[in-house]
Order: sequence, then structure tokens, then C-alpha cells
Amino acid sequence: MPELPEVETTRRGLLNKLVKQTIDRVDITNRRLRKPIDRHFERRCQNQTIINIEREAKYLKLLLDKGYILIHLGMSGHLRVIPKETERRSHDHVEIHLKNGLCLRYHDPRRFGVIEWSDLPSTKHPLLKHLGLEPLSDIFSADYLYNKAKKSTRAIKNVIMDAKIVVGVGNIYAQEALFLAAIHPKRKANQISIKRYQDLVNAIKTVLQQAIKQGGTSLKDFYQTDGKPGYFTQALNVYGRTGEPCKKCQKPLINQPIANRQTVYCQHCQR
DNA sequence: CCCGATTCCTGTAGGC
DNA sequence: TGCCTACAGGAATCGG
Repeated sequence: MPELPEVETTRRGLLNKLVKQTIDRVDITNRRLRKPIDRHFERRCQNQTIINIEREAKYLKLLLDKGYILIHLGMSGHLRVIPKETERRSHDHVEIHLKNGLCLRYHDPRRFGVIEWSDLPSTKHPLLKHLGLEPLSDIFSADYLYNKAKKSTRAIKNVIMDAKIVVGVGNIYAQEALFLAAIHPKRKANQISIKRYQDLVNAIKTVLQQAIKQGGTSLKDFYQTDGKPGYFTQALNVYGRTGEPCKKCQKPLINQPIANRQTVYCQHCQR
């Protein structure tokens, strides 16, 4: 499940291969993603050079001479750069052929992703304009999170997964950050001190930075752009470890759904 | 306005 | 072995 570290890993893997390359043509086998790919997409991209690749939240932006290609990997998407003659597999939905003989191929079994061309600035783009802060930016601070949360009785896990507050934190890293900060995932947001918010903000930054270093987390569908898995999977403390011993206190980890999402935590360490 | 529930989708796992 | 169902989850949308 691509969250911020997986998307950033993808961005870094694509940079060398795509920047300064020119798009020859686009070939789409299935337009039906989270929203259908616009019928003008191919024409908008053709003969454009990729200037740079940026990440905003869990979105990638391939900056072109004019406008940009916006890509979201959804639940199960990944991108690879391969020779264009590489045989296509099922769920390979979009190919962006480069003039150098390579092609960027988008693969997404569950089709929750997004691919579109746009020239709107982020402040005006419907998918980008309401996004909250980047968690690795300096302005994402204990003060900020405390102020956002102090009037809310929501479970803290739902708050840090809310992209209108802070972006890029999905179900895996929310659970990992709460474990590191020793905060119970169901604790009400307005019942956490500013000091503990500092622990939580630190934990979110640490876990995301460590995961980026390891090339992300691979469960089922995510791979780095060179086809290797992400290695943060081995560093997970709680995600997917229901019933296994807590790495701090050895008591078995609990799994309780919060907002219909699996949530694994240690009842003893997290308060 | 706020926020939980529902929805999209398909591969996989578990039950019988 | 094979069929069936439940489940995973990002984020838009719905509705109380």
C-alpha cells in the first residue's frame, strides 16, 4: 500500500530514468481507474519532455514543458521503467513510451489510482488544494497538530490519517508512529498533552524517514522501480503482527478495528 | 461543519 | 480440489 515513503521511493527511482526524456506516445489498455483517464490525455503528453518529478502528499507530478502528469498509486499501483518490448502483464494499464526506447509502465490490479494531465497550480487543483501539511516539513510541528486536534474527540489514529491535516500517513505508518510514541490509537485527540504531541510528531517524522531510507514497505503490490521490494517491512513493530510479542514488553499485540481499519497495538505500552 | 460509514476494485486466504 | 465469502485499504462521497 503506497504511503508517503513508497511514493517518495518511486520518485527517486524514476528521476534518473525520466528527467530530460521526451515522450514519444502514450498507450492505454484500460482507462477505468479511480476516475477515468481523460480522452485527451495521450495528446496532451505526446512530444513533451519531462523536466522534473515532484511529490505532493501521495501524488507524483511529472513536470512537462507544458503542464504535468499527476499520478496516484492508489492501493496497489506501481511504476516501472522498462524496455518498450517487455511483454505486458495483466493489470498493466498505461504505457508512456519515451523516444529513447524505454517506457514507463503503470500497473494497478485494484485500479484505485489516478493518472491525469493538468496545468492547474496545486492551489487550484481539486485533488490537491485541500491537502494538509507535508509531515517532513518544519511547519508540521507539535503546536500545529495540537491546535488542529484540541477540539476533536476523534481517535488520534484517525486524526493523523486525515489528509486534510497531515498528508502521506496511511494505515501502516499511523500504527507504527503511535507505537513509537507509546500512544493508544483510540485515545481521543483532545486528551493528549502538547508534550505527547511532540513525541507523536517526532515519531511520524522518524518512521517516515527510516522507511524512505529502506526503500519503503513491501507487502503485496509495492515494489521499487527497479523491481526490488522495500526493506522497511522487516522494521515494522506492530503492523501485521497481531498476537505476536510486543518488541518492548513481550506481551501479545492486540488488533482492533478503528474506522473499519485494522489497528494493531500494545495494550501495555500504548496509553 | 464534523466525522463515521460506504464505496470503488481484485487477489488472496480461509472455511467447508 | 474447488467454490464461496470476507477482507485488505486511499480517499471521494454520502448522510446523520
